[in-house]
Amino acid sequence: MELAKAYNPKDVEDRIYEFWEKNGYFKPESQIYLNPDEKQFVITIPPPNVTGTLHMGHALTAATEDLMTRYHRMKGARTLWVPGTDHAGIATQAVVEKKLAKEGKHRRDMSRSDFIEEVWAWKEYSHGVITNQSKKLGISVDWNREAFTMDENLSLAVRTAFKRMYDKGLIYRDTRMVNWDPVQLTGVSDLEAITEDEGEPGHLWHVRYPIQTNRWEGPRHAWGSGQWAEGASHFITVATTRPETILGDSAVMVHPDDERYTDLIGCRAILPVLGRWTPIICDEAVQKDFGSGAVKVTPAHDFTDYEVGKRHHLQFIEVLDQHAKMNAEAGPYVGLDRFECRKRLVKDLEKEGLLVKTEDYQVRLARGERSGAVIEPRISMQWFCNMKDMAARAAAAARPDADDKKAITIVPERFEKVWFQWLDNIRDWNISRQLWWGHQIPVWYVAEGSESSQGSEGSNVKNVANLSNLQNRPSQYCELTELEAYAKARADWGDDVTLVQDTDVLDTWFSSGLWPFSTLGWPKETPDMAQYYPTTMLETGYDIIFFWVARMVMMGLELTGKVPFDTIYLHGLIRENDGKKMSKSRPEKAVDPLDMIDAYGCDALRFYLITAGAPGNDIKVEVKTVDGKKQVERIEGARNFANKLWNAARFVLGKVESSSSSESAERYEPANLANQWITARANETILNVRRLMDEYQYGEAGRLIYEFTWNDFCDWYVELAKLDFDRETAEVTVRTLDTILRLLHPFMPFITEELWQKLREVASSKFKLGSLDYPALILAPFPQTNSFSERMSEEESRSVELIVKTQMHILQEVITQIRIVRSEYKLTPDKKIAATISTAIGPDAELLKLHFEAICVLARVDSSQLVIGQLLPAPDKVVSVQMGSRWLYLPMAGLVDLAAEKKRLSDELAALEQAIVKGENLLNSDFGKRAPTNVIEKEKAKLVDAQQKIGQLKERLASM
RNA sequence: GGGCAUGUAGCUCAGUUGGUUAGAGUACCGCAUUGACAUUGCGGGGGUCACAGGUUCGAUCCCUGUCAUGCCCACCA
Repeated sequence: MELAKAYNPKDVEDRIYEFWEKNGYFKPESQIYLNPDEKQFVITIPPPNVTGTLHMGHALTAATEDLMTRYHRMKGARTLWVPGTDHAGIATQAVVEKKLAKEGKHRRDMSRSDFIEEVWAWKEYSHGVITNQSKKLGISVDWNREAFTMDENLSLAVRTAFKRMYDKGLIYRDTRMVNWDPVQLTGVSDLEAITEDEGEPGHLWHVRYPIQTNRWEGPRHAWGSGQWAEGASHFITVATTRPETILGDSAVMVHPDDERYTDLIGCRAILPVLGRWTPIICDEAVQKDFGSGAVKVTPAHDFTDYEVGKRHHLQFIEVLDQHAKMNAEAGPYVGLDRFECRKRLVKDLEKEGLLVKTEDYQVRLARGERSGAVIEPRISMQWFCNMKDMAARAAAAARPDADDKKAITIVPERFEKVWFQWLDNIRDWNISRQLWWGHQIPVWYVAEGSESSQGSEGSNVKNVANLSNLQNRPSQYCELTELEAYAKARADWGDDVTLVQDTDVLDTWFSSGLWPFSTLGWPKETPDMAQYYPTTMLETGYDIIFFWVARMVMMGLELTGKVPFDTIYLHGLIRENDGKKMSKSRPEKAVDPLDMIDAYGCDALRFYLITAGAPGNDIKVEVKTVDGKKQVERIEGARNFANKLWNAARFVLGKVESSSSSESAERYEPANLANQWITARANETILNVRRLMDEYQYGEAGRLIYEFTWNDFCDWYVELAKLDFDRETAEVTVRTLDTILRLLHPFMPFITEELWQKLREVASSKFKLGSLDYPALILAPFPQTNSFSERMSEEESRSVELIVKTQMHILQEVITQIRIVRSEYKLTPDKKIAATISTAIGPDAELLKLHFEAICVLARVDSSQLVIGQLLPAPDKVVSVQMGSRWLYLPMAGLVDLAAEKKRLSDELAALEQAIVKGENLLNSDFGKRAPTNVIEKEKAKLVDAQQKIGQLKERLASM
């Protein structure tokens, strides 16, 4: 069998992926090894947006979920991982509009259906890109069950969900203040209005409004004349960051307890520019100590003021249109953009002597998540979802019930707090968007005739069907299809009725909220729904816990009556060197996962991502740029690990292939120490890895496998095996490699599958290994501990393993100590040295004699000059190393400096004596009285050990 | 304003029920290149576990406070 000298992922990855996919190994129906004790494992992928390409966050998601999926599949759980993509309404529409703009086209010049057709075409293309990239990441999803949020069935799911919630009164339409994005011309939810904590540089303008008095009833000169406020004697000063909204003011308010203004309450302030009077009112919403303590109130353009306006029955005066331009109410500023208007208004205020001062101020601006445009609070008619009860149930699902069991477990646990905090303070969800791409709201209105128009975008349908309201007949119908809507409407209105569908679409997260069940066929009662719902695991980044996870739980409970999954595992975010979230807007620091795969291989990238941190913790990717190429040292380290494994396997396969033995032993029962030891260590590793994996400690599990593979298997075991590669050793080597490959498969699927296939080819005819009886590693069982000897119970096995590990430790220590001295004396490996090992008592001598050759080879000792025996006297001029009850004497080819050696030993002696003093003090302190017995015993044992060493050291020094 | 997380070796990070000598990778230093692998081997140096208190026989770990950093939520104009 020919294996390349170094592992080349490019020769392997695509071929192996195709092998898995062609054979249908990702499907639950293909699983051969099924363990009836394992609960089935079902997970749905967080559907990537069809807006572009995958980034490092997706790679982390893929690595984590594929790890989980492969692990459960190998454990014998019936396992399904459902893939899919999200139509991502607002994001996709923005991308396509941008693309059209480059071609000189604009959405508003197209019909809705033509535009949607463009988006579909683009979606097809983008979907292909994403699918290819997903395959590069190695995800073992069942592609036959792939879903898209706008597939026919998933759209039916959306309409069904909407109708059920509508009929129940959970979904309603209302006119209220929403976050308005004046660039994308749609309302967005609270979660999509992003506010930076530190705010943005801006100004706080202090403006004084004249107060109406008997002598001065209002301006006598035109605005801009510079004499507008002439004659006014009293003023009230307010502070604002948005002076243009002055035009929409309908009150000035102060705090009821603010004595400075008591006299002014009830007076009239005259609004700059328009000269309209507004009342001065009092309300608790005012912070006395901010600014002047008086606030302007703009009920139509500010959330707080909206509430104040309702409380005090103020006028709601809109001065901004949907593009955030000043409308006719703005008097002289009509038609101006809000920011232009602000500039001019400030100038004019100054001219009129009404600008008291201008302060620099960090303004906490809300910006649209996608457009980046400054959000303009605006009153509009939208669809809302009442979240209160749904949120209460979702919160309860994560709280322990009477039996102390939680319907949903959140990992890591700390995210429970955020979960409860958000759900317990939930507000209604604005679910309508004034977009074209998405699920159009399944509500039809009775039109005033077929010519009834829906108006242009951004406008709501409030003008339609007002007439019908008066006639005591339903004016709107929520149905699954237009046909059904017409059927209902005709019954009420007669055959001539014309219906017009609501033009809005639903927030993209509405359909995402149905994902775990809509992908399985809901609302239809499909076999998949019956078999795989509720699902098991929801894995995603913690940044979308509210957007997505909470809504899935709420909608799952509402619509299916069940929690959609029992575990939520949240991973961290990918960050740059400086801790900022990695994004394409800073390309010099951003890392493309495909570049990393190209440079290091998919397995290396994945192993890195899994072992880079702990659950829920962010991962900082340290990027270096060398010769224009981005490098990540830790991925390089993972690549080296893959290569190490590759070469270890190359060695094993070569040895096994050339070994003549073909008969497997009756029993598997290794007799030699190295074989016993590696078996013991494999068992230990298997136990720990299984435990850690079941506790979601994937990083720790990966590190254990790394350590076992490199340190134990490659550095010690294989080196020892080389000495005498007999039949038993061949079998143990094959078994151990098989174990490593199976343990590592969920972490590094490609290289392990490739090597395992080769191992099976070479070894399955020579050894009886049940684990090799599978067509592919992906379907093979995850390792179980082997009983150490088939005649022993597990328990006996473990205790023998302990002895074996102790023995091996002695051998390792002897070899290591010789190496250390060699290194101190700077001996080159070609220089073989003499060594005497003096053992005090017991079987030590036998053990070491048995491994005479190992010591000679691994520690570079001259076999004719290695002496092992009981209580041998020290030769002259040697370095002496004490190891427990053993002494190691190394003449070092006459290089030993006796004086230095004496000093070394006395230093050691001094250190030991110090340790004794410390230990005795410790035992004589309260520690000796209060610490648990086993801890005290340990300390005492240490003391005894040290005392013994001191005695020996003294003897040795005396003899020198 | 409320909340969460992080602070451990030059760098990136582990350290899950507190046990007295704190680990890994990488970088660094020394030695070694026909013998599975230089994407390597062998050896080495490097940390008052942010700081200050407290609980405890004992604290990187638990509690309180401080500082620094990152993030989330909330209508301070």
